[in-house]
Amino acid sequence: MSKYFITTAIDYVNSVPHVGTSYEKIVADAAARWRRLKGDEVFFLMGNDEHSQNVADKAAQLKLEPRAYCDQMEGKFRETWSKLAVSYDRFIRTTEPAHRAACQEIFRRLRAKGDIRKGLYKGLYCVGCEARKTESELQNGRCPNHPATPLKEMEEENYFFLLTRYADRVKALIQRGDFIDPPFRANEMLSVIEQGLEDISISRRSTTWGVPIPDDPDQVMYVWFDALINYITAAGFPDDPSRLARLWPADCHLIGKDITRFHCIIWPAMLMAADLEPPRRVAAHGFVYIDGAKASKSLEVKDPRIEILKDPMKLAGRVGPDALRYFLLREVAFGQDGDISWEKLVTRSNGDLGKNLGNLLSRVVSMAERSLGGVLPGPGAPLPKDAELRAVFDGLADRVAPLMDRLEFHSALAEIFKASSATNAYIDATAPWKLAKEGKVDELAGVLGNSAEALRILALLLSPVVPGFSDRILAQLGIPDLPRRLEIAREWRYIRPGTRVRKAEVLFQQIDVEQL
RNA sequence: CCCGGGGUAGCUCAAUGGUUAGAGCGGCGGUUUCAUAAGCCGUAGGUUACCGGUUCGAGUCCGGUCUCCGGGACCA
Repeated sequence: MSKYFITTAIDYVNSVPHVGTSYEKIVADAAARWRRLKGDEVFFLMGNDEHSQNVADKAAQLKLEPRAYCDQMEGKFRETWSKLAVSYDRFIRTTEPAHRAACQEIFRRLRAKGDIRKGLYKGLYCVGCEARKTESELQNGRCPNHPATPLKEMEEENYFFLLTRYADRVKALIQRGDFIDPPFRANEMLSVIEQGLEDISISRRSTTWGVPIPDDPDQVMYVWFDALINYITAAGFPDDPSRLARLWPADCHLIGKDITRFHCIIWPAMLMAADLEPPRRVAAHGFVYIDGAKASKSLEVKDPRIEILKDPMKLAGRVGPDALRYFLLREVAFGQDGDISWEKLVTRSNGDLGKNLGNLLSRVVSMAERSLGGVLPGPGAPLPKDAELRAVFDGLADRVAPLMDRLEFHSALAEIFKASSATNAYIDATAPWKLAKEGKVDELAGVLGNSAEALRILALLLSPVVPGFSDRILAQLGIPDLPRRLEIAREWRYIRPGTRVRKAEVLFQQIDVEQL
């Protein structure tokens, strides 16, 4: 049994989660559930990024103390993740005392090592991005990402982290080849390093909403410097060395492609400076677009149908969490940008979840109830077509595993649904309804038994992606307590003779396009 | 301007230099009645962006052109 520590980016709390944010958590959750299925000891971390001027401003707008505002937002985020069946083990908040302590300890270590100096920080600053902007990045004198927010002229004495000292070591880390996924992002990061890094400002005098700098009450930590540290806070740094030794380094930091630089260059350098190991891997996903427009906080929508697509709570309420999860993971290739629409959602869900998988379950359970009294009696008589079905399912788990390991859920799901189709084809070819009429009970038992085995394996392999559906399939097959373990997806005759199936509500109620 | 990745069926994408360029969805046709107006089978659809080259053989390799998308630099 091996350890698997996976993290997602912590989220700014200045707005509620949108579908793009949800995508990231769903990918991470599917990965976490997959590793649990394999038997790994999983630690799945996510949480909220509560500092930054942004948050303080937003709270002030609402006439709330920042802390009270953050408490409120925590509830909203957790509610969303719970609705989407995101099975995190720990939800961290950067305002937690333990996190402040970790940040300050890192700061002290770096300062003791001589990796921190004071310097003058000046330039145009976009509060929306919490980043300095160069003239060339501007459009009409405004930040392109936050055109409504005026830029601030800034000049203050800050603490700087001597990032440049670690350029060579970080470069070597990236060149190792398996540090960044997808690999083409590694080239981008290398070119950033090649073109010369700068030491970075890691404190702010202009705000008080942040982690205080040790021995300097006038400054707080720059929000990004603080945010990255959450990963080791949650792993027990600095007060629980044995826990830290067990969990660190993280096996996978799952992030959006826009923050690769922070995670692939700055963060490893910070860790190196603190004499900690860098993470094993950083995986950068693409963006989710809705009908071609980026799903961001600021996306303005008028069409109420688009409004639902953008809001994961509404969308999960409308189609259910499993369909939403399936759709995003099936439709978006990991690392690439994806584009979603109602048309695609309806086609995917109705086709795969309803007509293919759901209907398969329905026909198998119905026939077993009608013709076998609801009882699967055991092996039954073999038929020539059995071999074809077995050929599809033998090795299915092993074909899917490397794809799941690499977060390539879209390919893994395609492979799994091919097997579902093959099971439908097997049933057509053996025509169990005819066997029933002809009184060939042994053959009938064989066909339905094999189909149930197939469904059992499908349910197991799909469980990381659609945990709710998986449970419901197994319940209808009469094996709700089946151990959720990958090994038994490699076994064929697993369902005990005498198992009683139970028809229930359809797995996925197809979406009526007329009623959208 | 530099670096990187693309351009293949109506759509989304596959194809270690090697038979006739494949799959899903959509279209069309057939078929089944166990099942969620479900399933299954078959079929049409291609100048692989363009031009040239290497090769017995190029979607794949080389040169050039057009175009799209990332990343970065500069003009600040």
